[in-house]
Amino acid sequence: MKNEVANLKTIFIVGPTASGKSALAIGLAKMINAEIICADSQTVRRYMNIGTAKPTAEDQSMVPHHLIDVVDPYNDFSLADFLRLAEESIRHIRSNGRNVIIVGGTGLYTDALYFNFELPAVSNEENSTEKNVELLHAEIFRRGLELPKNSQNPRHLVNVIKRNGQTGVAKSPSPESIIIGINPGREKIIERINRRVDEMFENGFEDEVRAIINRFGPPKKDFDAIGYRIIYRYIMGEISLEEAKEKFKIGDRQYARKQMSWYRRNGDIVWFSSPEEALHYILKKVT
RNA sequence: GGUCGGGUAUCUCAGUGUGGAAGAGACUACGCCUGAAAAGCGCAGGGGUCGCAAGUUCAAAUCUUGCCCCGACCA
Repeated sequence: MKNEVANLKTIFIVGPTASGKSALAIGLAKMINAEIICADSQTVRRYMNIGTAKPTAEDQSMVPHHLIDVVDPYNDFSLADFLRLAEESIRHIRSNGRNVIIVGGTGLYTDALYFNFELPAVSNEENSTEKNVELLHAEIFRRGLELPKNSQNPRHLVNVIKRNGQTGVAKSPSPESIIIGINPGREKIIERINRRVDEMFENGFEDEVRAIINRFGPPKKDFDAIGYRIIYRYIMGEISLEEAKEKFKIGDRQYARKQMSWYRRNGDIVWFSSPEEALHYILKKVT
């Protein structure tokens, strides 16, 4: 038994949106006695199902999924929240003697788990200088802190102040971790995005968003999730339905590219263009 | 036939009032990212006979005239 626990693996599956990560994860989980943790900043939100391509009830009945439906649509949800909940889930799954599969498209979240981030304490002070880059620079100098690399990004500047210049510590990956990427290629991704967006609309995406607005009111700061942000503009009468679909597709394409540029930084990721090859590789590593 | 829109990059369009170096986004290729990350920030690329012709002018996408094409409406 002790040996078994020692042999437990944590398998990371990353890749751009619509690459087929989730299906691969479910198939794999059934074969290696694993549970799935979704490292995704939007599927954590309740009631946002269709537009986030959240694993369906059927998916979830086949394999337990964690970190899905943990907050209401407009609640704050941070990297720290994700880390705390994910680490809790990982401990729980492993204590049952099962393997962990971490699947998700939010690069920051998968990095945080893969590199075992430890985040510093943070102050809650509300900053009035919010968005003005110049003022934020001045405030950072006044406190004797250093500008972050991305010095024109107001959000990052605010965070430097909140963390008082501290950064979380990234450690080396745990030995039981395996990280693979799946990317069928730009053409295929675009094809799949287009099909998926059309299906979302056919499957009641608009009604889903209207229901959220009926229940929770209009979004406080606008939705973060691509499709929701766009269909909200349609609901407000700013754009046509056709425009909304098109913009959703464009947004997803751009998102997919951005994801790839994030993953490129991690040289540990072993890439595959098909789920079958990926599965083959993982099974060889795990057993 | 008449009236009103419109014709600018591969596409969607801004610019025309008040003439003065043709422009954004989509697209393609990249970079950054440690508490919003499907967020946010940055960089580069390719592309134009500004429907056609004449006129006015030092200078026309922009003003004038004629013509062609597309759309809507009216006959």
